[in-house]
Amino acid sequence: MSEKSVNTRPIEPRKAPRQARSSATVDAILEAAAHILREGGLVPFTTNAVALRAGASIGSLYQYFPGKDAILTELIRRKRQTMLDAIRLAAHETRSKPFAEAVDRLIAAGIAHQLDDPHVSRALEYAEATLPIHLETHELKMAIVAEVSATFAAHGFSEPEIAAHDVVALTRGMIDTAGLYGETDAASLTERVRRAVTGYLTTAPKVSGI
Amino acid sequence: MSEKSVNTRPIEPRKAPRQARSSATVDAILEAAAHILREGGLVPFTTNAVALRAGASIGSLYQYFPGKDAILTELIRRKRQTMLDAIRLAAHETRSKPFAEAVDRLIAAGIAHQLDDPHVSRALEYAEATLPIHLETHELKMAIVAEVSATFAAHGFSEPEIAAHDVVALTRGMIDTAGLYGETDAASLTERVRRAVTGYLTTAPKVSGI
DNA sequence: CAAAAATATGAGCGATCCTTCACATTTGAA
DNA sequence: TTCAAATGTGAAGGATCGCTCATATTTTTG
Repeated sequence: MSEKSVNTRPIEPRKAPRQARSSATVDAILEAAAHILREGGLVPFTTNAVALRAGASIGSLYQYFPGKDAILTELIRRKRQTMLDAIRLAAHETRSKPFAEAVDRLIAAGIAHQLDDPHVSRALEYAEATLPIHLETHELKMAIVAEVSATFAAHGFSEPEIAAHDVVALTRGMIDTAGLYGETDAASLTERVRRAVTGYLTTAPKVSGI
Repeated sequence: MSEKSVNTRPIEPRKAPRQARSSATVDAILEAAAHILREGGLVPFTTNAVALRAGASIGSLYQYFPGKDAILTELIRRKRQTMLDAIRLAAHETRSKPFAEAVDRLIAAGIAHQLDDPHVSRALEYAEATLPIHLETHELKMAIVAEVSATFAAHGFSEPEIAAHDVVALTRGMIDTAGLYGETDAASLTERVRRAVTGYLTTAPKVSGI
């Protein structure tokens, strides 16, 4: 009667590579995993397929990852780290710049990490929901909103948290859609996202909470 | 070397129910499918699980659906139809109403079909990408954009197609995010989406294409 | 009521997947 | 050079899943 339980396996890496060749194996596994997600999504994403594509044996794969979910988790964590780094860099580098420039830099950071490899991003985002890393997901979102919110606050906008929450959401929606439809013109996309963001911000807020 | 091929099975319904009890079986199967997607997503979504939950035998399931993809396809088609109907109704009923009211009605239509059952929507949206129904997907998107675009044009906005494209994308982004984070206050969400939409529209367009 | 059509059943086959483990090979330290 | 640690290998067990089919039951037709 009870729903089938998923993800009973651990998702933390099993052991860290100590030699150069094992580091190469781990890298090859992660690259192969991304390749398979890019080409076929989560359906053909199997441990055997990943190992085959990586040129490693299935046994080697299991020495470093306790299961397929652990591979997905590692991909998600790496992607998150680079995206958060880029957003923080953009925010800090535009602290004392004009607001339009700060917004453009933040948008560009978001675009760079979503327009690049949209199919992998999409698969990872879906997988995220089935992985026991909701705390990390929430922390990432909070960190991003915090940066955006700080930028808004620094430029005198009211209710920066709510605005940041909505702006991040609508920006993600526009960028995701663009990526899925094969848009590659980052300049045009930046322009349109900026319109939505500045348009949202220049309308007086009337809400009190989300 | 070639990527594993997926979805070689047909996705069209196998036979139409002719008696009341078989209609009930089909309905039970679709309801059970939605329930499983809602609770656990695509991972526990198996033909055996759907049949079990529906109180039908696996054999009965295969009399009406040639495979799991056919069930997903039917769920997607039904959901699309109701959403498109709602959007068309909203657009036509506000043809001669103030612009703010038209926008609110369109937003409300989108919210109603996305805030309701967000987990099922999310699973179906991901599954969509792996199903051979891209033509239908495109047609739906075009139909929605056409309605929104007509509304914009009727109120004198320039470049209504591009605006509709972007407005639909950002609206989806905001509604999806809200649904996933458990927001239930449709009024507050409508208010914020309206700000983003009107903000976007009141900024003069400078782009020439997408 | 009898025959035909529609519907329901579920055991089980074949395929695939995840994972382990006994063993082979390579690397680095002494 | 020697040996222990690190790494690599892939056959195969166990489990699950998609799906078929021979058979049983119910409904409709005439």
